Amino acid sequence: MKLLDISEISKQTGVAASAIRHYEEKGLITSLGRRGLKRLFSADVLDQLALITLGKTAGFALDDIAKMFGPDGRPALSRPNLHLKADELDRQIERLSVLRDMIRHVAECKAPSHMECPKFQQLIRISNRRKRGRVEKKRVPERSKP
Amino acid sequence: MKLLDISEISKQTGVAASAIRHYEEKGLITSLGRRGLKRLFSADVLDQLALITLGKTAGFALDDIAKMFGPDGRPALSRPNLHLKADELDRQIERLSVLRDMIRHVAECKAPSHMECPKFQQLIRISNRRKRGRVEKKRVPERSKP
DNA sequence: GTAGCAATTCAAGTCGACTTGAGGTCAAGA
DNA sequence: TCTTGACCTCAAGTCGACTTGAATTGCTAC
Repeated sequence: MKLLDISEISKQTGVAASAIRHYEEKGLITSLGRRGLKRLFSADVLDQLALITLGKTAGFALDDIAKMFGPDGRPALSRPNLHLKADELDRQIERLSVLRDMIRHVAECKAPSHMECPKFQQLIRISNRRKRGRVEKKRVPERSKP
Repeated sequence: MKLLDISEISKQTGVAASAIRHYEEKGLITSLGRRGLKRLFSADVLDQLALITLGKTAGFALDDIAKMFGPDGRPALSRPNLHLKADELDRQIERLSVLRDMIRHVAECKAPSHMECPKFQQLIRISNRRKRGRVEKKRVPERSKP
């Protein structure tokens, strides 16, 4: 298997070398060894980095990402907790859709101030309704395995 | 018009008083005056704070939010730039959808490591394709008005 | 062997969005 | 009038995710 050094990984993914080191330190990825001081990575980390980047843009913390798709390939979160994360994303997607509609509306609206615009107010009410309607699901505690 | 003090605003919106002061300092909201030292706000800021909170969960910086829905009610961004923001949100929504599908899949997948799972790899390819396909639209420079 | 150069370590710095803490002020109620 | 408590200001601290800088290290090429 061909091994890649950090500059190669960085070039192909667009992730800074310092960030890659940082991810290894936090346990999100692993290097397969060294040539001298230099880390060597398998090509798999290219996908892993894509996943990390994706998770980050979704607003997840690095620790969360590590738990969802650890470098070992087995998630450290239970199935119910993974579904909670997915549900969280569904709500986030809804919120973003409302916001996007608001921005599009602000771009076109003729009203002197968007706060006075009835349609805008309606969108705000929608977002408030969603917020209130949101079920505050608790994290299911992980059971330590025997 | 009934004026509200900071604790009332905080109670109704769930936003900490220190954060509300911070937003005023950054120009996202304005208080209508003081009674003694204490700020007085119009009820409008309740909606404005809802909007700020929404923008934040979408990953926008406070400065961006201020430009999109300033306290004066007129966006400081041009129509094209607002549409760019909306497009940005559309892409973000797509990314989140892919990630959500990945997480749901990881929760159910029987494969020993998700990186080995063909379906998972396919999802990664989808997200990479979207990333590459993404048009890097530049911010349209604002023209200073005469 | 030695110069060059990329990669390394480790500590410290940065950035945004607040929070915290110390000390101050003032409208309102007893 | 005096006390109380909420709110104030201002500086400093925190947190996550890196970045930066200085001082090594060790392949590779000459």
